[in-house]
Amino acid sequence: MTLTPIFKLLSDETRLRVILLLSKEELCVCELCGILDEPQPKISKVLSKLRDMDLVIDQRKEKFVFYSIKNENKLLMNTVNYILDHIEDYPYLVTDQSRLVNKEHFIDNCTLELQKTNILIERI
Amino acid sequence: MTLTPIFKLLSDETRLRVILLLSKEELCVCELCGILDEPQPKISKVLSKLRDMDLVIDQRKEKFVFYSIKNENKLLMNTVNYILDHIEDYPYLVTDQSRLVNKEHFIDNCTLELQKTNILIERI
DNA sequence: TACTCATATTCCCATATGTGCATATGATGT
DNA sequence: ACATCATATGCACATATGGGAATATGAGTA
Repeated sequence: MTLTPIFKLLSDETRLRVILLLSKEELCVCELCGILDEPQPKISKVLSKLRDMDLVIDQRKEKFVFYSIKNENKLLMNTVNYILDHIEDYPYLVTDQSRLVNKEHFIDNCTLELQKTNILIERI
Repeated sequence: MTLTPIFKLLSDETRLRVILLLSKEELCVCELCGILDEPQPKISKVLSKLRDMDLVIDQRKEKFVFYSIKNENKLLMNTVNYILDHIEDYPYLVTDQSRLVNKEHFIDNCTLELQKTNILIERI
């Protein structure tokens, strides 16, 4: 249980944002893509790294795979809690949290994105 | 006052060790080199990065330049305190702290190292 | 003014890292 | 069995990063 890998993890903004969202509630990949407005492979890679480090649980529910934080790493939890306690200092994180409320809005968003690009491709 | 640069800073083991030592007391470059058993340019680079980020104060006293932590960054201080509170979980950090007691022992250590190599060079 | 010595800096290299794009996978539902 | 769709993975590339060795700097001191 070493320190530096956890800090390296937190040093990437996308990973940090994902961790903070998952610390609030479990979310599936497309919800995360929608809330963070990031491409799906990027989010999947972040999640697989978290899974490799045994920091999240993945659980399929019908069509979707939901991820949640494993509250086992004390350092990570201490840090997450610190940030949440001071979240007003970090506007972009506040935005993420507010988008969390509309998460259903983003289900299938990735798919919609894909459909859009497919339509564009067909037109060429 | 962003988060990720602080985490990136802490994600390097040498930097983390330096920060933890400086959080206990002010130290000069050769003391840090001696305690951590690391080459002087490496420590100087760590310190200049910390200075660039405005996280330390440097103060010359006669021959030596002493560095100390600026207790201004809340995130950094929270993290340092967490680690110090759980330091028994990290044996190599405990070792560093114990070597802190013999810090005088390491003054001029860098110089001694240089002298050794100079002697070797002269022999050639 | 020179010399010494603690510290800072430069250059170079190997490696690690994040990302976009394309594609693979594999469970679900028809 | 097949098609669909959410998710995962592979590849290629540009960039960032840490480290070693040599050297520069510059304050203290003789």
